[in-house]
Amino acid sequence: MLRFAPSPTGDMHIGNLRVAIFNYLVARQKGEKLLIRIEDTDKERNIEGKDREILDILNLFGIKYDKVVYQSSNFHIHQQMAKQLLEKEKSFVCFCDEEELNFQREKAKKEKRPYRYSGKCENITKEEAQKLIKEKKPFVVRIKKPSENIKFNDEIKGEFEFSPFEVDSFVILRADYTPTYNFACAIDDMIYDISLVIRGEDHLSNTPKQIHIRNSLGYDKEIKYAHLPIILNEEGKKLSKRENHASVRWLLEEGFLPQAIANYLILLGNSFEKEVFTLEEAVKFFDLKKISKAPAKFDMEKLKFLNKEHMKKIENISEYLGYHPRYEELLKIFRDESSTLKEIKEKFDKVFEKSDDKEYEQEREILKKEILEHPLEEEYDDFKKRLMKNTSLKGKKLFMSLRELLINQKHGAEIKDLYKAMKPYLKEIITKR
RNA sequence: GUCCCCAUCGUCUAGUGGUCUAGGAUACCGCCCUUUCACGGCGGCGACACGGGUUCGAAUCCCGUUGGGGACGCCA
Repeated sequence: MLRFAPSPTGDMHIGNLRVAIFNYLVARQKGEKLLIRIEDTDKERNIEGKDREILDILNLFGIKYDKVVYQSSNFHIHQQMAKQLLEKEKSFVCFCDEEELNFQREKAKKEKRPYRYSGKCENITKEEAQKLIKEKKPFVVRIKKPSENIKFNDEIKGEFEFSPFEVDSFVILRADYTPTYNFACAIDDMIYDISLVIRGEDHLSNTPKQIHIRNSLGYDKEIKYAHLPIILNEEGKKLSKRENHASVRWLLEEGFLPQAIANYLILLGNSFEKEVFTLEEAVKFFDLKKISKAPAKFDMEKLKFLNKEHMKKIENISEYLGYHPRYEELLKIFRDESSTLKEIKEKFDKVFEKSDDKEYEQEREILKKEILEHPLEEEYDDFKKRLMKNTSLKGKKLFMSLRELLINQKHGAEIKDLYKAMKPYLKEIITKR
């Protein structure tokens, strides 16, 4: 089984979504199930309703999953495991308070060495610990650092080896008895029998910790890992959640199609024979091992290009956008010259607004009168000839003002096509222009 | 600061010692199409970060420098 493990603490951003997509693709390729695990161990930071939003986005993108679990519902198991480690003396209770730890951190910084837990509480005797606990002194549980180096092979990045010093004696159970991320994650990956973990590269240094936890519990089945390079913004810095185009919601609101966004995120850091494809097509040729090891910059222009390509594939654009089917042909014209759904909508909505352009105001009035006084010709050429003859307008004055009369835009599609598409309701529009 | 990872056109990449005058896509520019704007067609600009090795031969292997990124929480 594979898993996608988001925390319900903020908006879904494209980095998360990419991880979800890759997990989905690989699960499909391997014929394994996909688990969605909501990592809600931090009560303080959980945001009500974010879990639902995440699942909605996954559904929207066509990422099918087999099961959803909340990490918090396994707290009793995590606590039991922590107890087990305590009994086996693979972990210890730690009474160091924030003040003490901050002091150690400051000290490490001053001495220009990385901060590690001092080991202060590691050798407290059981009796002493019992006594302090009875006195209601708050404590956490720390796992003892490993005795040997932790090695693993990353499917994308290759071999890694971490020393016990790097793994450190870290906290697995907080003072309120809830598990920390690494502990809950390591155990849940174990109990749901996860075969491969695909996640962002920011988790690389958590990996030896999680392996160490399972080792300490005596779990010896290997879990494979693949850490994806992160996505950078246009300036080459880490995409922060605050940046608009990092937010999936924002991209959707801007009129990017889910299938285009998915296409882009799969393409980023990859290369395939074809660049425009659907999620389902990608199942056939996606190769996790071929992903570039270097971080990739987000390129809005390429996304726009892909969005345009995917918009062309929409069969029934009026239905898709929720407009009356009589406007299908006109919407198709706008679709072919736009790069987002928002752009199509804006162009379309403008058609129904009153024109406020002064330049061709007079010409528009002349044309309007002429058009409304006579029945419309079947062919555009005949229509055009009549207008030229009866209004004696020509060139820009005729065509630009005519286009404005039709779609409230000086520039745009060929009038011939617009005429054909709009003929059934042309007079209606012009009357209100 | 310490540890780890990475490095080819502006951007995403192909490339695994000779086939590289470095290929594709996108972006940009030009031409064609077009009484406008786009689409489309054709063409153009444009990169192996730097310095040392190894080798008959290096974008490709090794070392260093530089630059970028990640991690260092009772966050995930």
